[in-house]
Amino acid sequence: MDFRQIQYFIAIAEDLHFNRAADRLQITQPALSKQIASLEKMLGVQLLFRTKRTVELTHAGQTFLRQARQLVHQREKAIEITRRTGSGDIGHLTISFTKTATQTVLPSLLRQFLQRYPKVEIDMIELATEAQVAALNQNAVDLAFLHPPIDQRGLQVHPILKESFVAVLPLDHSLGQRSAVSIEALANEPLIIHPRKEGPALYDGFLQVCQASGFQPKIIKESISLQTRLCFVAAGIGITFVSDRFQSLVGKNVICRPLKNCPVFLEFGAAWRQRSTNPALLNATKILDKLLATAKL
Amino acid sequence: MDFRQIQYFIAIAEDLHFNRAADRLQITQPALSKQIASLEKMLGVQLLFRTKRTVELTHAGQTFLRQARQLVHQREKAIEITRRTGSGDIGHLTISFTKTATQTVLPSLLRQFLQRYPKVEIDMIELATEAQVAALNQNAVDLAFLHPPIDQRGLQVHPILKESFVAVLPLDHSLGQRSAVSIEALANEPLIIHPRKEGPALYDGFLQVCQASGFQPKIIKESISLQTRLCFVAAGIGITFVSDRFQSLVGKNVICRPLKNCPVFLEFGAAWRQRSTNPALLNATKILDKLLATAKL
DNA sequence: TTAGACTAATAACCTAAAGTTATTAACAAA
DNA sequence: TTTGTTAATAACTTTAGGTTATTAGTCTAA
Repeated sequence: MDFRQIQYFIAIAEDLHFNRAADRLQITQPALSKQIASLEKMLGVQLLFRTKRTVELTHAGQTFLRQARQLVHQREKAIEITRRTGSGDIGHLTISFTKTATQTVLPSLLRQFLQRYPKVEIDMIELATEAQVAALNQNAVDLAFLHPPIDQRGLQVHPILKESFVAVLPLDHSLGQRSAVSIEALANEPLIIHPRKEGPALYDGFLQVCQASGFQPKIIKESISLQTRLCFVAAGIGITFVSDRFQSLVGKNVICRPLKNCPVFLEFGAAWRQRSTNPALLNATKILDKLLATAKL
Repeated sequence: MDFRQIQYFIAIAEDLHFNRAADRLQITQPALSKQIASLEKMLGVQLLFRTKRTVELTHAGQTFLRQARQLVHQREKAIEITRRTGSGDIGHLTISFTKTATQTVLPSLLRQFLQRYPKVEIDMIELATEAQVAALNQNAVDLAFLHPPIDQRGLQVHPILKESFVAVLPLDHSLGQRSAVSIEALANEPLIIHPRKEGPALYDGFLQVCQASGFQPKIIKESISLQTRLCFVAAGIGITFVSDRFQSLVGKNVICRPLKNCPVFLEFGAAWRQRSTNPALLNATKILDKLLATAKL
């Protein structure tokens, strides 16, 4: 029993006339007769009661007609759903991000994506960079917003931002009198910094810069929270760092000074599996490209 | 997209290997490749992601797999339901009956039918004989229990019972002294009988018998209820008639006497459309035949 | 690095299923 | 009875599906 026989049967059940139904199906009457006969044989049930002049449905025929219509309807639905999944019109998209991502392109991306593809279900997961890379490779995440450098094997990475850092000093700190702070000047200063596990690349990069300048930095405190670090600075306990773009958020009871000779940057980018077959991802990256091309972040 | 392609796709989605899937389907690998390619072309969507060494499902492929399995399942259900309807295992049976039918074969028939075909839905309708004939012809009723003679065109009629009548007299009635009552003796008796519209054949038959004997019967009351008629008789108001089989139900305050020379009978039978295609009806009539053959009613 | 095994696609050919034409048998209406 | 209608059947043609043989990558192991 294939869809050909099903459609032929529906046609004849509607017309109750082999010649008319055959016409409508664009085949000849004997072809239709044969197909219906073989359908009945396969089912082992008479579907049509025929005389030489008339055709009517048997009870089994009426039952089969209902089933046949359902099958045709479900086939159409299957085609529709598959096509829409293929085009990314419907489906599922899992996005991971670090805290800082919420400050940049992610809100605009989400807004535009949801407007264009309202039927795609989106899951958002906040994860550290390393965990995001693992999730991408396990196919648990489609699109990640994270801090390179990362192990790029099998992944596509789009850089979004590259930020340098400024030093955040207590108001009365002597280094505040200069327009910029050199790395060497930090040699004996107590430092409050972002924990290593939340960004090893950045942490290790900074350590290297200090060692190149001939000293081991005096790290007295680690905290992931900018607010916490600023409190310590305001209390005169030490110096911290903040990326360019957050300079405006530090408040009035500390001061910022650019760092001289400090080639350490906070990179920010989007990443996804090169081999991903999620059409929704493709659509999301297209929107992301457009956003990055127009808006300068 | 026909079921062949659907089944091929399910096989390869399970194996993720063209050669193995082809083996399992008892076809060769190129045939499978071609069918899947044509399925993808028809859908306009890639279902499988292939390298020269591996095969995996795309998102659209996963979606289509779910739909494909549903379609296969629904096809099996359609075949099953149609076959069972064809065999009368499931379906619908509408039975009409007169009041008297409840006294005879109908209860046994119902019991046996429901035991054997518990999934067939049964509708019972109480109707007068004439209404039953009309309902049969309109295909509103499958099986009718009624009182012949009827217009048999297009119908199959099985006689079940043929009952003669006895006269029911007040205890002190003079006719009660004889062992049987002749028709002529009723010439001047007040009679209480079953209404014409509830059984015209019987009513008209009785009138004819009277006229043949040279008199017009004196009908003083008509009532469909045996109980009502018996009350009138017990009160000495007139004479009524009851069929053989109900003789035992008349009670002690009236007496019964056989009728001489009265060729009027209450027939009882089952009828159905000759051309009916309801398999449940066929099963019911088979059980009915068996009942009538064994139990003498 | 290279040889061999493995795998899916392709091309050319073959077979079986579906369709066509012509005809028949049964029935209904004129 | 004649004529028109209708579904089935038979003989055939076409087409879709299947087969064999081969190719082009890719991975594994020597």
